[in-house]
Amino acid sequence: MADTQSQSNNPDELYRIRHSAAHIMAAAILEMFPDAKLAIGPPIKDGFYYDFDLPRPISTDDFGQLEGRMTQLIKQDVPFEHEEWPKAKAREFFKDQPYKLELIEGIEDETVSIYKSGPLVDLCAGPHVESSSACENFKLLKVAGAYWRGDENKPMLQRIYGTAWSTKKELKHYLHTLEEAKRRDHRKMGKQLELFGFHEMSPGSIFWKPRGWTAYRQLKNYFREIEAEQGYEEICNPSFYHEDLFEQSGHLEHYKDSMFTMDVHGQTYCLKPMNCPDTMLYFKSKKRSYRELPLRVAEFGHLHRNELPGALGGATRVRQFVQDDAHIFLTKEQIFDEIGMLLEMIDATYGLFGMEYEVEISTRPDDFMGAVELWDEAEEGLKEAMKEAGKPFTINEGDGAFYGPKIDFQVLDCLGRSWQCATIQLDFQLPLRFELGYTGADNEEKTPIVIHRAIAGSLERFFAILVEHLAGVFPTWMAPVQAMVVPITDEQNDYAWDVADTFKKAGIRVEVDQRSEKMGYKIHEAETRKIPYMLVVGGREEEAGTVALRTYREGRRGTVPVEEVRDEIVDLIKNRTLDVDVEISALATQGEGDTGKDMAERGY
RNA sequence: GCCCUCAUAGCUCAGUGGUAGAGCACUUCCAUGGUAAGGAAGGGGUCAUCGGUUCAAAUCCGAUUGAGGGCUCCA
Repeated sequence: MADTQSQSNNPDELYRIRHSAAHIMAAAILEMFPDAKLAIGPPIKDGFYYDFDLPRPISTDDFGQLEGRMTQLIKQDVPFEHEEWPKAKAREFFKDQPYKLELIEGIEDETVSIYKSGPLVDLCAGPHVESSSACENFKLLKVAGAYWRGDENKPMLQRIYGTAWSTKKELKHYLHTLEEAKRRDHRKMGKQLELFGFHEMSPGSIFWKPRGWTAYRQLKNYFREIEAEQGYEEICNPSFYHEDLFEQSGHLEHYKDSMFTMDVHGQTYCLKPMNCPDTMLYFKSKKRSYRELPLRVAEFGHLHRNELPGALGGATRVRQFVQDDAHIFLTKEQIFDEIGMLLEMIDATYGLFGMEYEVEISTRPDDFMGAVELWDEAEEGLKEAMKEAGKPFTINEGDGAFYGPKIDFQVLDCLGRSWQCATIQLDFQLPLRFELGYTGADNEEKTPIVIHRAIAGSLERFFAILVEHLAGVFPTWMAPVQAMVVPITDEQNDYAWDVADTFKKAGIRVEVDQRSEKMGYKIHEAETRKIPYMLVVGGREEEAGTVALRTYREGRRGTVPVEEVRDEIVDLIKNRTLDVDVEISALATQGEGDTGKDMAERGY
């Protein structure tokens, strides 16, 4: 997506440049390590990689030499020449290249496609640039391990990632965006702003500090509020269940490895990895009528998933988290309206933070369960609701879960990275597994459909995405401290507390910095903490019952009566105004999701 | 779980065989200063943990734990 937004070229050209840059890197690697075994080297989103089997581990310290050799090849402007070889010839040529041999065996045609570029002869479907000078705007980025063919039972190769662009300006911009992403990394901001931390006594779990927890609670309250407005009821179930619950839901058989289990008096109990099964118990806790549908049940349950140690990372991949989860029990006739409501909620939520999003609908897979007519009707309901909402969407045919079709939402942050957050999944199976029923108008027992939905997904992860999107600058309604009163000298401390009192009574989170420091020092610290409102009070302000207002966003705003500032902040909170500057970058960086797997399949 | 890298004060980091340093933060004192850091003094580290090599280890080697970048996974 980034590619199409760059000014001067089309995606196809960038694809060629990156694919060719990968080849040039392979040529340079062969110069450095003549015994290197080459695997594959495809272009990916924003760059390229090549997988190698090398005699020793390579590190970023080797990049200088490697980039130097690449630059030499590029300066020589070697042409990329395409040839078609009979398989036999290719087998002979690549006899010392086991990975290439394996690839050749996988090709069905009688001939294989070969590209020559300077010293490198590579098995490759192409396409490439005319000659190597087109790849001059490149940079190597990182090394990583990667399994051959992505299979954990196959050998671990060394992957070198790089980026390449058609102009120096684009390369520079991209590298700058990477820097920016690093600068606003939620782990860094979380530490700097004292929002949250981690501790090795509980790897993969977030330790919320007062400031972060305050902001987090505002976010959670927002979800509570919109859910209450839309007729949801909230429950709170245990975290800890006998394994039979997950036996019944079907989770145990597929996801046992990801669940924390323990022995309790000879019985096996598990920490719940999701809220669905226990919400089913709630539905079944009494006799239900069609009059209750759609029944919307929210639960902010604490979920635990036993992620592999190597898979943990910051707040985005944790072992313990909370989802803004809800389950809606309804009839198939109610799907259309319900989806419409959800789309509005999702739109409103992302709008709060100035985030864009893309939508994908996934339809019936081959191994589906349930009645075809039910699937067809449900999918139609989803599509109609999307059209009604006027939102463009793409369809992933056959990509739905076996239990029902789904809509996924990809949020785009201000650096152009995309994150899978909201999801709406229809489920025809869980109600059957739990033998859910309600009494219809005709006094017959019927089975409801369940919608699983989340808007933020994991609140922890969504919070982290927000921190990076906003660069740690929360809108006033979410800010841990919304206003800091700064008395100029100790003389004004009493007045400062009076001002703070006025704010507190209006529900504003306010603090007084009454340390005997110079006001410049206090302002500096308030700015560093990104506190939206700074209220300086000196002798003049005390006399007049005013404050000298300074905001994080606008700087000095002059003298304003206390009540006026109070009302302004109250307004921002009530409306949840986005009073921060969110600069949207045109260029994307590497977000999650698109690791180039699909491209790797296209052109080796 | 697998590959690579990393771990020194609360934070950011210097210190590559000879008994541990800086800046910020913290404490105390001076200064009461009008919009992004006033000055001085002081406290604080079994150099992640365990083991090995060595006369001597923060420094070299191994293991463990945790973190980072990827791979696999992500209901």
